[in-house]
Amino acid sequence: MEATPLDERKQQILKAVISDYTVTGVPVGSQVLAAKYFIALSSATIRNELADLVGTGYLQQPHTSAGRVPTDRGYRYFVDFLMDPEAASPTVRRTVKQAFETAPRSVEGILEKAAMVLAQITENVSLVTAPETSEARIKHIDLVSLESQSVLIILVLEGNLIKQTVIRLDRATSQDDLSRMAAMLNRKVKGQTADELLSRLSQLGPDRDEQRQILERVIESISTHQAQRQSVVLHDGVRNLLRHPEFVEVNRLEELLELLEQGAQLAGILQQVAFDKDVEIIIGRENTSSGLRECSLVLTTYKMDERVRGTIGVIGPTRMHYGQVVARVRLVSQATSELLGPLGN
Amino acid sequence: MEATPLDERKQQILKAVISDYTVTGVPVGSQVLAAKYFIALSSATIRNELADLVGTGYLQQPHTSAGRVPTDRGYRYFVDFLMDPEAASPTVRRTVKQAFETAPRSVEGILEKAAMVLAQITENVSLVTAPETSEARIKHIDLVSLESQSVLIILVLEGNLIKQTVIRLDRATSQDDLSRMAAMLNRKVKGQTADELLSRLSQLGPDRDEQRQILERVIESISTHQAQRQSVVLHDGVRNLLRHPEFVEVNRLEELLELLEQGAQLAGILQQVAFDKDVEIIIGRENTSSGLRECSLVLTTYKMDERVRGTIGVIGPTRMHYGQVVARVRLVSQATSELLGPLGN
DNA sequence: ATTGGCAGTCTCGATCCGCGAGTGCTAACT
DNA sequence: AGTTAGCACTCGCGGATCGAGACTGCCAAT
Repeated sequence: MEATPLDERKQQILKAVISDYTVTGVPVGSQVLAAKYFIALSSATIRNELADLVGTGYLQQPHTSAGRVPTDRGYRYFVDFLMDPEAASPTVRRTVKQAFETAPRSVEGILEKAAMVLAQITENVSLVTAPETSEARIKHIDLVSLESQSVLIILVLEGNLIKQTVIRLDRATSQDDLSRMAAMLNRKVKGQTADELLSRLSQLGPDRDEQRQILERVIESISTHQAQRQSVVLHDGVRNLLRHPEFVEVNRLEELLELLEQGAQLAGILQQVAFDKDVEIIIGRENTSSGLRECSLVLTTYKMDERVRGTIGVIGPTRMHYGQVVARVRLVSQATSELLGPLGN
Repeated sequence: MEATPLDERKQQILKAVISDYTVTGVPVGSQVLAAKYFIALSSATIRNELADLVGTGYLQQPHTSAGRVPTDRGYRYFVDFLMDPEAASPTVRRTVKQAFETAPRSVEGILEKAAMVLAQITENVSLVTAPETSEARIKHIDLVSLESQSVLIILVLEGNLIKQTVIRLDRATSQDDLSRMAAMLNRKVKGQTADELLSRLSQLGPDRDEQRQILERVIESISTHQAQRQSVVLHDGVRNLLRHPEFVEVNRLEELLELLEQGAQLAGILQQVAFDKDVEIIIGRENTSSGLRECSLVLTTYKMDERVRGTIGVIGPTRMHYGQVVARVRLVSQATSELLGPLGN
């Protein structure tokens, strides 16, 4: 099972097997391959090659006397070396464009729309993480007096991302005082990131106790990844999975749904997507989660500007049309980034 | 099929059939009934009664020589007249309490937690609508300058519910001017509802054009039900459905998922839940949506105070333990209301 | 009105069988 | 040495068959 380099013909055969299997979902045999893809060769020759590919672990057969099916390793080789680059069709581009036209001009709205349209055009489950805000610049702070000593802190970040948190002060403070304090804070913190704020916190004199309390809470609020909602990962399109024959057995679906609905574990996986790479593909058992044993992830990132970013992608059966999905994930990621960009100012 | 009043014994038999079927999921026959529930009677007698109940439409048999299964009509009679009131068990109460202890102190966070725990304790899909805010009082307004003539309006309503919207003014306005305007607006609108605001809008002189623009947008923002997110209905626990044998056929699930994931149609149904009634139950084909043909809804409302309310409930197979589900929906609704209450001040 | 008895109905699961698809091997061929 | 035709063999799948079991409806007796 060592890294066997494949000669040209074996590559072509592997590619043909994956193409065919992706479409039909049925193990593909030597005769079909000879007829559809390799007219110059006989089925016997192909049989020999197939046997080799099984031996080196790129293909497997469900049982003796059945056709061949790609293994995770086969898919990996395919996406790394064999896959033809595809471009999103005009129809798909139009779908995406139209979807975003009706999106509300808020970060949450746009991300939700992105999840929706990505699920639609890939016919899989889409995943979108909330943007990472620890390096986002603060645009505005407001303080609202609640009952007695409670204060509602409202924070506007780049991209009009709003965070709120409630703080309890040591003494009662009127709304007028709070407004004054907010005005002062605004002058001080505007345009800073949470990190910058943290380093400047120590410069405050000990007499500014309330300001310090508030700022500490502000930093905390930015750093905790979750916004006002608990779920860190948006998803859409679970209904699409039901159309794939690999999910007729419900127990597979159940594990997957659990993963999606609690989100925490998934968030961990998505966070590890490298920001520098283009599109990252994780196939089958390459996933650590057992629920994703028979699934693949196609992930990339979106940006709001250089400092605020998140992950976007899809999750589907390992038997998916990788070329197409990659193109479409990339398309939606770009469109999302473009749309989020101007919100920043 | 006219409204036949059922005599005492028929009622008891209907009740027994539903009890048994709810637990086993298997059509229940006369012998089982005689042995488990009516030791004084022979199976032959029960057979006669069963035949009557089929004739009047409360029961049906999947095929000749099978046991009986409740019809929608049977369930309806059961929940209206026969169902024993149940109380949530201490274990369940504790689960709910503990879940809410870790909830963030924001409306969204609490509602999400409510959906989560309700799904968990009912082992069905939970539904929670965002609170209806058209009659909520305004607590605070803030205006933030974006690029050139764009202004971000931030609105804090009762319960620290935050709404945001972007407006474009006729002329560029500095943040200082906006802050002054915000202070003035705060004095004017604090404690008012959108409706009250609307009626007072006409009193503004024509010279206050900008204020008018802003206030119009404020009203609109409050009235549109959706907050910053598109989905009006939260849901959780789809994974629970897969455990029910009625959903092993995936196509049923697909219709249901579609309904859940687009939400609009569902929102319509949930909005019609009467606020004065206690718990509303909608059974099988009583639903207008075809996707809910084999599902029941158990719904009630929650309140933040007298003016802000939403719907909360579950959706599951018609074969569910209604008594228990009703008790648990009621429990979570009450707990949610209690938790949301103090947020208001 | 209730009940025991009984014949009849229908589903469900197990078993069996034959078809067809596909393979691996061998021997011949280029 | 690589390729190919031929062939025997394997195995899954779908359909047909069948018997067991679960219930029923009906009838006659209580």
